[in-house]
Amino acid sequence: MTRRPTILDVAALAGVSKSTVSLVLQNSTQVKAETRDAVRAAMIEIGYVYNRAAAQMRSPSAGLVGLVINDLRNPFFTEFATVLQMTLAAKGYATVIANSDEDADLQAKLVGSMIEHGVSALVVSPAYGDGGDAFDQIERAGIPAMQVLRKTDPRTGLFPFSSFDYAAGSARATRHLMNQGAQRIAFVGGLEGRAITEERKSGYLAEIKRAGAEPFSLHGRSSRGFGLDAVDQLPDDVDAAVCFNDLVALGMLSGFARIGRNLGQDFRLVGFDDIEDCAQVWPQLSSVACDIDGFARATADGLLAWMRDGVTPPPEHRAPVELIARTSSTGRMP
Amino acid sequence: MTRRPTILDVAALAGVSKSTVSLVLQNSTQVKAETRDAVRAAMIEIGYVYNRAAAQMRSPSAGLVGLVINDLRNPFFTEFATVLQMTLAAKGYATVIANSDEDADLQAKLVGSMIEHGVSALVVSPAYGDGGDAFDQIERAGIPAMQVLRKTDPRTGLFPFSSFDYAAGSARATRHLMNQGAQRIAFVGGLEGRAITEERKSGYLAEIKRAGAEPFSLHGRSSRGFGLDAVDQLPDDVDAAVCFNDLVALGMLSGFARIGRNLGQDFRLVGFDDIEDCAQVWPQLSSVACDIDGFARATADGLLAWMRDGVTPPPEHRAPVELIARTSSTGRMP
DNA sequence: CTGAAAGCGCTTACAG
DNA sequence: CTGAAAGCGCTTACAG
Repeated sequence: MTRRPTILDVAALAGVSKSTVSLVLQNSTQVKAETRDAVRAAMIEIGYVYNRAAAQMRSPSAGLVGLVINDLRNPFFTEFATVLQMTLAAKGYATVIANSDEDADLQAKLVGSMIEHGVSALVVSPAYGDGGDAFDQIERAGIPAMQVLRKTDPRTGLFPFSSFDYAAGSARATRHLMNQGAQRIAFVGGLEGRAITEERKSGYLAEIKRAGAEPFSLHGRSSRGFGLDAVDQLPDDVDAAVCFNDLVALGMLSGFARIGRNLGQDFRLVGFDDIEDCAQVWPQLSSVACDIDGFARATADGLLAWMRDGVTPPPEHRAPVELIARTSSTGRMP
Repeated sequence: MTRRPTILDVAALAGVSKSTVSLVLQNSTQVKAETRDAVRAAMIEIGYVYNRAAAQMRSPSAGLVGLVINDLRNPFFTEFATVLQMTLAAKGYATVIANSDEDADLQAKLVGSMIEHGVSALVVSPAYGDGGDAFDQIERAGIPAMQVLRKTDPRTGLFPFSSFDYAAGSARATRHLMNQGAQRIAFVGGLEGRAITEERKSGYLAEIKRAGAEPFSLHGRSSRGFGLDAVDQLPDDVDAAVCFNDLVALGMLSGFARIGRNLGQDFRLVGFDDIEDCAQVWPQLSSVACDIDGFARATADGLLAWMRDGVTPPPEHRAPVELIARTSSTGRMP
């Protein structure tokens, strides 16, 4: 096991100074093509590997972005993470992804570690709980950072918040169900008291109130399992539901299959997020679509503008959402 | 924007030399508790942030592991990635996760970037295609690296391969369907010619042959959409199927719901991977379970032993799999 | 238990 | 277009 070659070794072999090698490394235009090719050949011959740690020490602009996600197993967040990473990669930035697994303490550790590694910016979909620590660390380090999809720190001037217009989405879904002739509409899923639950429910509540009807909510975990059980717990007169998310709605769909109730006719259902499964189950599931790919790209662009041009994103941004009506709410086969 | 404080500033404030500060940073036992506390207090007062790049330059043991995944959107791989990251984190190693998105060129770039960042080891679930580049780079850098779940480089001495015993799984599923009275069993899904498809099919083929029966395969993308369509393309006498994976099986499940065919009675179905959805759809889906959490933990342990103690993992390892029989193949309600 | 000194591999002005 | 020199913030022997 010999020592790794450095630019000094490359310089010696190519017969130039180490400054020239460094310039070649940075694709500087001020090196003669001939010299550059000689240096490149020497690098290959000698098996040179660029030492980024050494470079980083000199110029702190690392081209590294940290992404901390509260639940990377959730397909919605996975999609966001992958598209963000790919968009940043196209602009020459590397992204390190980490999963806080809904643990605010772990989140603080991950953020700390990323700061030590010299990230030039952070994107955090935060875990709930006493996670002020993470944002305090970021503040101390003075690094641009955004809160996405969830807001846990009120300092949106410092940590701009970006998400979807969930309230408009559930209002739209509720009106749609009314138009389809639903008599009594429930809201199903979402942990009570969570900001995101309240937000998604608020549009539903507003529309129900406007119609002079009585709201009915069934709260719980955002999982298929909860949706499956929820079917048995709805009052008999409820004939439609807006779900907190698609997982709950898909669970309800299985529940109705089990008891043989005809979805789209006997009961009308709308999910939330429009994940891929919605169009691939039977009957197809109506859902409020959030363009997560577009959102991830917009987030990346906003972050780049912030890092490179100092343009701070607005404190709060809401991306529009769209209702995708399918068989589960209309009864019409595709 | 002032300069970030360094250990020199901390040392000045605490009234010690920078060596002492460095020792405190490393939790050395040879610093008096009193001195250590004074240094810690100075670090907090001054807002000191550890500069990992500078440290890394001196001692190349970065405690960083790179993980490159061919498809991070696939829940199976996401689960693997998150558990691996959490297991390594518990042992003091940071993990950088990246998604190659089935692109061998991107994979090579990601691996190159990780090597430059000084990872001490790599775990790769490789993209298919001409990706020899990535492993050649790893070889040149002389870094421990494992191929998991897919093998694209034949040098398993250099890049040990670890996966599940898929062949045993499909054999087990096929025998199970026969025991349930299935007359003609098909294999559905998986792109033809892919190593992983052939492997999962091989157990099925062996059992079919042993029974003197005629195999029937329907190949295609590993998605719900393909499974949904596959239902219409099966010969009339086929009354059971082993699927390439659960996504295909879940698609078929929707397909049978659409045509009103009773799964578990009229047709018997077994999926592969036992993802969470299997127990949460209706009817519940039988599947070949791969303990991905255990696999991820074992991979982490093997890698740690390799990095720390120089114990190279065996060239090829196969983790056992297990058949989980549910309603879709037995007809029995849970 | 603590300090002074060298050096890790680069980049960056500054000369030429 | 290229070279000599300084320095980034740490760690690591080596003294004391």
